[in-house]
Amino acid sequence: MIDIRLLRHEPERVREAIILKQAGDPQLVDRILALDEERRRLQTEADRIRAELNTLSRQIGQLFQQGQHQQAEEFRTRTVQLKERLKALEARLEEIEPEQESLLLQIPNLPHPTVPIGHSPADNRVVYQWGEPRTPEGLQPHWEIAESLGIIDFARGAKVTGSGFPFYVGWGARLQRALIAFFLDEANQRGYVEMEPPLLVNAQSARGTGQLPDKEDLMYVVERDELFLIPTAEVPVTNYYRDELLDEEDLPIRLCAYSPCFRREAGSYGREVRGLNRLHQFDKVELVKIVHPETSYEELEGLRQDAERLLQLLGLPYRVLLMCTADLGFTPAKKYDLEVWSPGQGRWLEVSSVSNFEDFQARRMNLRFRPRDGSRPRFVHTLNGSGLALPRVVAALLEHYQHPDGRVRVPEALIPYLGAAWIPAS
RNA sequence: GGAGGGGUGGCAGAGCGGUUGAAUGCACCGGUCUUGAAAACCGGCAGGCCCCUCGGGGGCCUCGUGGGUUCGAAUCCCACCCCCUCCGCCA
Repeated sequence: MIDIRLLRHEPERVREAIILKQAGDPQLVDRILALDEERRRLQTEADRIRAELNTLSRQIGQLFQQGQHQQAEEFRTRTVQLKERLKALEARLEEIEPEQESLLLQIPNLPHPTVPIGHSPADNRVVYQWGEPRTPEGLQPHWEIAESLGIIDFARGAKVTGSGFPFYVGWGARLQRALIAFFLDEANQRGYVEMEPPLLVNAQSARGTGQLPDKEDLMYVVERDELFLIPTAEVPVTNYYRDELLDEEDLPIRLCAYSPCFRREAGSYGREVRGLNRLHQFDKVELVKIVHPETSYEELEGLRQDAERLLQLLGLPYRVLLMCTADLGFTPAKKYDLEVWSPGQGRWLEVSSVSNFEDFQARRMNLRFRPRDGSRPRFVHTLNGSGLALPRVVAALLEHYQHPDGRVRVPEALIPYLGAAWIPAS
């Protein structure tokens, strides 16, 4: 959620952001401003009536105590009319306030000045590339490797649950476990405190990080208990401090968590969803930062490095994209995507998304800190990044390290976790 | 699931129909003292919203949430949520 004051004082910037992000109708701004004006007018009047009522009440109390019942009765009748007027004003306010709130929730975060302006994903900027992508010639895609190794069972997953819910079997399951432990250990070493979060959250939490109302279709809902399966650990972990007032000394807070992630991913097709490319349930280690507003862009670069390091340790070629305005998404002010090279498919796969939300989530979550000098509370900045999402890493790993004899070599850093240097052909 | 107790400012904790937006302590901020620090002492210190003749003044709302009673509610009533204790169930 953006600051209504920003919208009042610089509506042009907000309109521009909506257009640049291709996130809705810029006329929203004018509707909100009109509502805001009415709301303030009504509130001023309502406040005045309440003030008068409060004064009368106090006087009535005194009159009763002094035994001047007649005078008191007279005042009492006056409160009746005032209350009627107040009621009408309140009724209108109760219409306006939620409407304004819901409109305001539809305004996207403003892009940071360093974000390139663009019209489509093609305008994302490649800012860094690491490693030598293998050419696809003679290489198998991961789903073929996984099948011949017998380590991922897509068909039985589809039978038991549905497509996009694979079983990992034998070395496949062990590989998942090894990667999770490896990612978590690395995060711990970099100063992130490990958490194990709930996998279901309530509506308030889903709203806090921005899943509600705009991305509701993305989530599985447990209607009976009004809970949502988390699409990412970002949701529970960032909401950990929701509605709290932190001390400046507490910042920065760095957290990490492994969780399965559940995504409905309605409307996907073809090669996009082949194999491990897109699943309804997948594993991910998430990195979350809660920081002082002045340091959030340094923290963003640090977060990016922490995520990149993992791919380097795994020896997987990747590139870093700076997302342009059109592909930035609703909540972030700035975002990098890390894409790993999938040699078996000859394409890049997103394995991490590293974002600075500035105070956009903090405002929704009402998460503030008290400055050292004791002055009024300020909103924190929140960031997060995957470190990393497993399936596409597994895909890249199987394809990159496949051996002509059918086995898959295990990267050095992972050997202690997997307890083997090769995934054997079955 | 059943019975009982409870949810008050950053934290702890009083208040239980009318100068209580809330005692007290801790924390925090400013100052005195000190070579410096600690201690002691003095002062300040909840948040949000709105208005104005605006580096100052004023008003409104908020004591888990929502509703009700009343001229007036943190205080009384109802519903819901959450926490604790005991019982039940259980990985």
